[in-house]
Amino acid sequence: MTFADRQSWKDVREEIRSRILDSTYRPGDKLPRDHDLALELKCARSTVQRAMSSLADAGIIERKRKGGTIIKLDPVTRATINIPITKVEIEARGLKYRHHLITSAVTKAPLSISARFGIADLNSAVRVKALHMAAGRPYVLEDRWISLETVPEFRGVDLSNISANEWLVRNRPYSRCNVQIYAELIMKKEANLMEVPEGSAMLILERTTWIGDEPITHVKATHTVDYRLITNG
Amino acid sequence: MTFADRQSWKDVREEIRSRILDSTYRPGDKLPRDHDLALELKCARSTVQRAMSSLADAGIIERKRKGGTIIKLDPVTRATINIPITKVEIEARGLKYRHHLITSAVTKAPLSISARFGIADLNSAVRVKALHMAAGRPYVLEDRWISLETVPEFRGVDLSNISANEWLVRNRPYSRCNVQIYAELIMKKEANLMEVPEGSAMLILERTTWIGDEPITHVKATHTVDYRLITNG
DNA sequence: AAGTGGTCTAGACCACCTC
DNA sequence: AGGTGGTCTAGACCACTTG
Repeated sequence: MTFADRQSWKDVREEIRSRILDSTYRPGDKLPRDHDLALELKCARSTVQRAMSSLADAGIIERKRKGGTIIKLDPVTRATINIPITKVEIEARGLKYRHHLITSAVTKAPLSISARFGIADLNSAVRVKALHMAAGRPYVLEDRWISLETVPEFRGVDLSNISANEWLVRNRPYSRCNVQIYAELIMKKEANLMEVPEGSAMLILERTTWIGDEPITHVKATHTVDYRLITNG
Repeated sequence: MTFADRQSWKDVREEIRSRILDSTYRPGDKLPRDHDLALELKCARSTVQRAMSSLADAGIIERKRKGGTIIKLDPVTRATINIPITKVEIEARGLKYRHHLITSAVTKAPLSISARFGIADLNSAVRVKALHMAAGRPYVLEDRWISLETVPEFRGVDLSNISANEWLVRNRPYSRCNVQIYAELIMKKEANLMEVPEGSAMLILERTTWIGDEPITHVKATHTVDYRLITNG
């Protein structure tokens, strides 16, 4: 096989990957050092390094200083999910977005919510329940807690004009985010709001965000019955 | 603020991120060119470039040649999920893993499966139904199709010793993967296998993999009732 | 046409880990 | 102690996009 004078690191990655795919290198095998691969493929070592670190990120190989690079025996499938702002998601599908505020109240957060934030007590928070509608039909039901200790100015926000999510995203960037995904049977009250039969299986996404170690918001989002999260990887 | 002689690209990324967090740069703003930031932070332009491309990957900024770098108005939350081999996942939790083959048959794939692979017809495939047990209890129920046209040697695999997933992962690396996540009510037959009440809400992960454009396998994995996918990002 | 990001090269030094 | 990957620098050229 021959190579152009100038190699892109993606070419190098695909070359290494194809050697894994055609079993030139097998799970458990040790790969040549970056330096030698660079000589063979006629490129700079940093180009090989970039290709290798991309494969390591993907969970296909494992690299150790001095130990070298080996093909993982138990590769992990990594998939990235994109969670857009609900309004943007709906409008990107060409549907009309509407936001309906159900309740909004200042209160102390229960232990379960404080625990999610990893703190002992959250004494001052806003709890917002809201419904996001797509083309007049319920799309996402959200149950959200916003820390007034971290975001005191949220007290004055008029949620009839802008959703809590949108306001937060535009005004309070977060530095850390945790997502949990699970399935849950819907109860009668929520079923009525979502206009689905009681006992339907719903996909739930819970997101918690912090700035540094300070809690910003925790939201439980209940999605329409036929909602699918789709990823590429 | 002062900086060390030698900056790591992560330091640079955190510096830029902190300027976003403290509103030095606001959503919609244009950031300085890489060259100027490099001068200001006393590092090479490639270091700034690396920091910037990391932020762009995270969905926080948007970069365009000639157009420059701007802070996104609608940042996307990106979370990465790790999907390990079920056996590895169970054993990592300190539980005993067992694999139970339910059925295995050579057949033609239905249109719905062929469509998932993006091909017209898959005439020769193996359909495997199997149960993965953790500490003697059902953990994942899988319904899998393996293309014999792409992986003919799968015909001879003894699935009483090794799960289809494990065999594939160790023998047939894929080059492309698609994941779909949704919630579904469980039917009577599957409920009996999973030892849960009929009509429970189950989290479903569907994975499809290809090598190049050739289909390898499609699997629908039904997880235990209380299963949660947890991500970091 | 010109300005911006994207990436390669060559060399250097460092950090971590086996050996 | 030495070998390996990790990453920075400085410079160059390229590719894309806008003015």
